[in-house]
Amino acid sequence: MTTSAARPYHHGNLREALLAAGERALEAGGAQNLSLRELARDVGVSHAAPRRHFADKQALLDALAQAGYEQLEATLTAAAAAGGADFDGRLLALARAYVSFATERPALVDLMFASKHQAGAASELAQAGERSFAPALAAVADGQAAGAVVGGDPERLAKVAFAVLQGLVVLANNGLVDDASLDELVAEAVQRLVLGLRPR
Amino acid sequence: MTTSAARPYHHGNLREALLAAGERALEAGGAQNLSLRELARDVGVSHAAPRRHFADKQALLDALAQAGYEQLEATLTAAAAAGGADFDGRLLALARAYVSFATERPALVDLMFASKHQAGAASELAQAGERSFAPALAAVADGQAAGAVVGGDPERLAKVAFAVLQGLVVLANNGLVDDASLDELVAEAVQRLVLGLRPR
DNA sequence: ACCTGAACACCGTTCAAGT
DNA sequence: ACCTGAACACCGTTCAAGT
Repeated sequence: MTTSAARPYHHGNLREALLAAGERALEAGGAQNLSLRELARDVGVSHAAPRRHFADKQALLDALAQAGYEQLEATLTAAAAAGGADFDGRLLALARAYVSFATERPALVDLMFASKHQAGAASELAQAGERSFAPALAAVADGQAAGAVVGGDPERLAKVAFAVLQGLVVLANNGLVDDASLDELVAEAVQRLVLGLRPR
Repeated sequence: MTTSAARPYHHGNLREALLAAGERALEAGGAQNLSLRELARDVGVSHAAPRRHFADKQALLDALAQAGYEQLEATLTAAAAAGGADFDGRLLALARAYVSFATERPALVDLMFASKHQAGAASELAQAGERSFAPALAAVADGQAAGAVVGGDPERLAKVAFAVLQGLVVLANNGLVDDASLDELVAEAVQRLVLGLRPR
């Protein structure tokens, strides 16, 4: 019952502490410059200690990416709820939420969407990625039910919608779009998308 | 006049040789696993030799990214010419060309579009990036002139169009879209885009 | 002008050993 | 079960010195 936990002998919380330090290191210098030994130092354990919790550096990066997908899913779920019932408003709310999320954490988003997580890889990661995609899919499906969106495979249409946003994030994070015009551009893209998806 | 160049004493071609080896290493293992020392070994020089040509590893990566933008520009220029005069066909040709380019060189595209090249960085790189964007911009501007595209800032519309494609590439390179349905999805996205950009 | 060889400080990973 | 310390093979970067 040592709830005060001055340090439960064997640190006790190493996995979470490493992830937290990893998030900080990631935004500070990108996955490239993240050092496992440095994280261990930050957290106050020997450089070999992380091994118990992460088989190697990639495993820690994967865990960071997965945590990112979970944050993203929560963010988008909240935005979709706040966006109201009509398709246009909900899509715009999702778009703004996603673009904010991604431009605030460029290194994390690079890590989440760099083409490293193909094939068999970590299927937990793939599943987290797919779950984060659900709010957009639901928006499209509801839009179809309400007659605001053409028929067809909702997953395919949602992927198109998501692709637009992902692309805008890439443009923004590369400085091809300055912050001032980004929101304008997001609005424009959503409007074009809504028009393009409208039944005719 | 030793045109036969069995090795012009001081290698002679080190910069280009390193870039070529770098391209191979990049596709083999990503920027993360690219080692300057390994490139030097591949090319047959000491590990300190690259320093004359690239100040550090990042400089070599930047040069690879720049070469990538130049390849991309050439690819898109050719595709735009082959795509014909009408907006729909030209946009589809651009889209297919870009998606092929990017899915064939995932690591290069990650390098080109990872959020590392912001701020002042290498402005040659930024310029190469902007030049590669010109064919899409021209397609939109011509589309406006021909009455197939709504008015407004053509650069903003072109960025929306580019964003769609970039997003599809991310989806494809992450295994969220399998190769079989990718072309279908590209066609769908272009169609939605064309409809969304149409004057009404 | 271009390259080499030795050196420095760092890294990821492994493994016996400690508690 | 969890962590340490020493060890290994590698890395990027620097700098005197060679040609």
